[in-house]
Amino acid sequence: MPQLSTVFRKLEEGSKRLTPQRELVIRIFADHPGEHLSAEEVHHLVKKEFADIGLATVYRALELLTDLNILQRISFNDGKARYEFNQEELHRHHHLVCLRCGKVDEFNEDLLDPLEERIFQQRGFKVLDHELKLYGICKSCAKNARTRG
Amino acid sequence: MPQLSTVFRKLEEGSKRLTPQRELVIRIFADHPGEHLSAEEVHHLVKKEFADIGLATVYRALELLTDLNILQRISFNDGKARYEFNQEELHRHHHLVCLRCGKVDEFNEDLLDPLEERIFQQRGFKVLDHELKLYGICKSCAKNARTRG
DNA sequence: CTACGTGCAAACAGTTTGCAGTGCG
DNA sequence: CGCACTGCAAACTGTTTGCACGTAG
Repeated sequence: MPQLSTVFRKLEEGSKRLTPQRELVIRIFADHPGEHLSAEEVHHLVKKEFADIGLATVYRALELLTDLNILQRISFNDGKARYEFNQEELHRHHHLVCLRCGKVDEFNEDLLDPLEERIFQQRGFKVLDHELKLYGICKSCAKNARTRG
Repeated sequence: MPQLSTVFRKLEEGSKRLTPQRELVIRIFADHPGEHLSAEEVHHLVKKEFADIGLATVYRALELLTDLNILQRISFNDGKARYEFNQEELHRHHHLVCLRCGKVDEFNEDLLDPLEERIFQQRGFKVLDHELKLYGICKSCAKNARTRG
């Protein structure tokens, strides 16, 4: 979760402004740690405090913040993009997606480093980023299935 | 890559028919091993042999074949879904996506098994499937950058 | 004859873009 | 003043659906 001053510097470097709309979008993510918000969800949340913000503005803010590496765009294959703060420790930050209830949890793991090193040695492919998603059934869904069945 | 007889059995179980269109869609994947085709690409390829097949039919065939676990739907965050044969050894089958030229390569690795076991022990989350994507720069793009720069 | 399958066109959802107006730097 | 930024509506892309017709079982 970036400092506002960092955000401000990054914006200035590209002579971009920290408008109220953009600041609000950032605050929404600060207020919803660990969530993976879609553009529509962000729009909905921002609207509570800034009634007439346009959806396009939200999209443009999300794009800008993603370009500045303040946000990270991810997809869980449900047809819409989602966003979260671009954690520096992204390389150790993965997702557990429950196929039944849709809940997305996170976990940290550094076991990919040796693999990426080996891939570079063997194929010359330099890994810059990665994405590991584990799909399955979460604890509470498994319990419910047992109880009900 | 499934036997046609397997496909036929799976279709019969759901009283679905192996129409020429569906058979062609399957053949397209057989003829393009290792590729990750979008619906539009499949449509384009099928059209060469069956001129007036509709795009909707392709979508419906892809959905059906995915439901039957003959195909697997994947996404590389480029806004469109892609498909490939659902390899049984999927659990060892991951993707290297070049951020410069977009080429998608594959690699196999079984190092996730112990991790998944640990996640089940620690959190009760039962992993059924997973998706590992490594984003970076492929060998030839890295070489071109060096040559040109 | 019924249920499945098809092509076509229209509908849809998420996202992007063109444009006229606003206001910071 | 100039350029970044905005809201709105229209455009666009990938995908799904409704419908009338065809055909396999």
